[in-house]
Amino acid sequence: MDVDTRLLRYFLAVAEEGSLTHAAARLFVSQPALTKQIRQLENLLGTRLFTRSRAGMALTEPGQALAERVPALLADWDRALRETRQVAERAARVLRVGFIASAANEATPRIIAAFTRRRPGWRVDMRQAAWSNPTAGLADGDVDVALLRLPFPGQDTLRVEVLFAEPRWVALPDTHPFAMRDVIPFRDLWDEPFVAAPPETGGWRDYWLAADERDGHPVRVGAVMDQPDDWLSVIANGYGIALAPESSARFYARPGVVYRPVSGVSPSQVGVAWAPADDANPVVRDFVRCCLDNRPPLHPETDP
Amino acid sequence: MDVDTRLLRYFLAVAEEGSLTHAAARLFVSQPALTKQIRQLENLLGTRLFTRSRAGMALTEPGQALAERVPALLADWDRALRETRQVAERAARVLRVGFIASAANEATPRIIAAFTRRRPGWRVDMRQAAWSNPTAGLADGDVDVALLRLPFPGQDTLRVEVLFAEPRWVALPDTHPFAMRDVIPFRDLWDEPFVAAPPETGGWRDYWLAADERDGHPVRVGAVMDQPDDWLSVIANGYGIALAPESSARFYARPGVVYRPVSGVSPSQVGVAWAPADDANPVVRDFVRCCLDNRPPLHPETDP
DNA sequence: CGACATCCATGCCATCAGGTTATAGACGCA
DNA sequence: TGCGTCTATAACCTGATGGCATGGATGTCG
Repeated sequence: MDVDTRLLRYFLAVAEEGSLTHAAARLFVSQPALTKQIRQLENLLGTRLFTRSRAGMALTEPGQALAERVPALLADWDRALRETRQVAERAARVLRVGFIASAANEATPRIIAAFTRRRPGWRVDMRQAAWSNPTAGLADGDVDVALLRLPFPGQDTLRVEVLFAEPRWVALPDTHPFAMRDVIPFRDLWDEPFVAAPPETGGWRDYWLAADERDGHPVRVGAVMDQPDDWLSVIANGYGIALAPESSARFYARPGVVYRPVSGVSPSQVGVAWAPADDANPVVRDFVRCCLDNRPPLHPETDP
Repeated sequence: MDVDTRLLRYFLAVAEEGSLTHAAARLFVSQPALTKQIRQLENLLGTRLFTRSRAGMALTEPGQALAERVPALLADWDRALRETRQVAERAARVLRVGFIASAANEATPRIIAAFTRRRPGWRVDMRQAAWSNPTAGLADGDVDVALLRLPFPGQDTLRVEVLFAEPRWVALPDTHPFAMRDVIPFRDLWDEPFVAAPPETGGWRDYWLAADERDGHPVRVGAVMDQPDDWLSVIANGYGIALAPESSARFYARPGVVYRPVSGVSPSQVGVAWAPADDANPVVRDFVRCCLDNRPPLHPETDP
């Protein structure tokens, strides 16, 4: 009796949404396609999984039994898939490095060069992650090491070496009244609308809103963005401002957006992270060593 | 990343056989079809799973990693499937009853009638199993209860109530010299070729060859058969003889085959079996009770 | 040395399953 | 009665799957 994981995903979506129409939208397929697929799964099992009604689709008893088991099945397949890929990359001598934004800034090329010098025959596969994924795939096993901004959610389940720190500045539209000022006290920004990371990023989002440094003053969120490009556009268009590492001024320069120093917020740390399972992995250790050996010169303000 | 369990089965077959050609034969598909499927799985994972050579297909390192994980995935899916079906049958008020050969002989219809009287609205789904499956699907969860011949392999992991016993006779071609005799001492049959159950049935096969009652005398196997029809044909055609319950003379009569009593072999017991997980299942308990209440009259020879 | 056997790979074709759009049918609600 | 919101159905298109025939590589045996 053969089934496609697609079919299981479809089933689960309908079970969760309680509606073919909504599930179809979520899965980016048409509603008739879903109708057929669900019916097919039912034929395969020889039983009704849903009771149809004008109000939507409700799980039957056997449907419920299946819905309880399917998530584990899908998760297991996903894990097998990732582990296989991991073995493949290792066998192909590829180190997968995830990173966020500008990684280790200007130090990044030096780190990679040092690594390829130390491990001839190995290739570094750099993978940029969206901000909604603060571990850049490390937590999911998609990469072997990651260059990350601290703190990030789940930090205590991973190994981290801090590389350097840099001050947090603020990104403003160039039309903003503060755009001319030299250094802006963070308190002056409390009532400004901010561009935030998606809510599911939790502590990460709070950190870049500097929620801890507002004395309980509530945050105004002007927009939620996931990609640097969108982020820059939204700031340039005046929907909000945002804290950003000083280096963004170099890596994410754009007409209409200016970066200004901010006083009264802690600096942002950059670290290299890896999974505890790789503690003894010599290739990962080498990469971490290269990171530590090639950290940028200390920043005068944050590391006196 | 979606996969079909078919693809995983194909992969596993090639991994186990070490050859596309052999795996294709085992899977009843053409070799080019398998070639394409394996290549597709490799594309999906983005890595080579086998090294091809004239000698066959050998797993690569990532292939090995996948091959280790796939059996558990397939087993889990199978279990989810069976459990869902089980819930479905229960919800539909169907009791799945597996049986071997003639089940409880003439008592069978009485048992079913008693059960439907006790559980109005319930239906009994009788499923005959091949001899290669001595638990009639009970061990695999395909049925809820089973009417079985004792002893059977795995008997101690299931609950069993013995219903009755009947003597074992011998089935012979009517051209056989012994076909005229009244009672045949088993010792006289030691050197006859026997028709046996498939080897994988282990103790079950031995029991019907009466291996324990030959004083170590070796068994001559004349043929291996899985289905009553084939079994009868093979006996009629003189390829061998076989022990069989006395009731076979009534349930499996066929021109060219005669049944004769045998002395010196223990009788065959018939029992009703269920899974320990169903100890508290009222429907299963009812069925077992109906079996016990409707056992056939005692047999004069085996139960004096 | 050449014919053969045994692998896997490729090309071509028929079939089928999955997807899409358009539309029908059921039913509550204003 | 007409509208909005569900699911089901019909007609059609595309791509994947499997089968057959065949090619190419490489040992093996007479």
